[in-house]
Amino acid sequence: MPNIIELLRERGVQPTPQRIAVAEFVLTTDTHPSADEVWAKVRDRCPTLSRATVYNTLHLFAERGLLRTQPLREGVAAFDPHVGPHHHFIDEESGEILDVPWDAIRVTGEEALTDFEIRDVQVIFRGRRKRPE
Amino acid sequence: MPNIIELLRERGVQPTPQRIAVAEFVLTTDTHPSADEVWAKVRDRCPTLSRATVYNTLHLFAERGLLRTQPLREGVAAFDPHVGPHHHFIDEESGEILDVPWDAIRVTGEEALTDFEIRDVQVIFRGRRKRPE
DNA sequence: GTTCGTGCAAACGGTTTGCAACAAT
DNA sequence: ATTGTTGCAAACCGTTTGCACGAAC
Repeated sequence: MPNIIELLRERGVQPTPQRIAVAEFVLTTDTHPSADEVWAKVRDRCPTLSRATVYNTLHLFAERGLLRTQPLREGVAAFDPHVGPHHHFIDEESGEILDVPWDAIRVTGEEALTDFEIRDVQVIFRGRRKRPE
Repeated sequence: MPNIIELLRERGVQPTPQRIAVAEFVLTTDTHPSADEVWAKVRDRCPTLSRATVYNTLHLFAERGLLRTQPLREGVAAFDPHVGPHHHFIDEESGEILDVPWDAIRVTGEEALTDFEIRDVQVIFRGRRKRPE
């Protein structure tokens, strides 16, 4: 476990007590906490910590490459009439979601996930859609 | 394009005017609309339609297999200290998000997506985690 | 004194819930 | 009469914003 304070400094983040407390939890956890879970956990040790500071800190960390924010939780839904299995491409500029045909992509190695009973597999590509020039 | 009313009946959904209007849009679109986008679109033809009815209808359609709700939009974030590329398994019972090592899975066929400049690939598995018995 | 970080409260956007009116059976 | 559907409003939850206080340089 590297020194958290050093780690923050390396990324140009001033190591305030609040940020250290957040970092100690969020950068070492195996879970994928929500902002509120981070707040709840860290408040034990830093009771004055506000939600705003948690959000500020998490966004700062993400910006500096210390963590990634993943839209993996339910909350804001996209409704898709295409019921069969298929994949998705998300245009990071426009936010557009496009279907990628199931047959175009092959995913191998699932057998290794012996602890899991897999009911759905989906590949999510992110990037830019090439515009016709 | 099959008859929408028949389609609803087949799935045991009473074809009310509101549901038909929602279905005509959401079951035939190529986009992946949010609930609000559905509401905005369908209100043109059915101005008394309320948001609640849209949500009710979309959930009902999802329950009956007419569409799928995909958590692909930003909104509720999970923060992940694992910055490098990797995949995820989501336990549908507990909601737990687990890391799947990058090297365990191989995705092939991306070359076919010539229209896209892919910056990130991620496989999302959903299912049940096998509990030790 | 200027910049940066924090905390509070309010606002915001998407979603859910409770309830009364209505339609269908 | 019972059930199912709708519409409105309020509540709710996660997130964002505005602002004032305080700390650090």
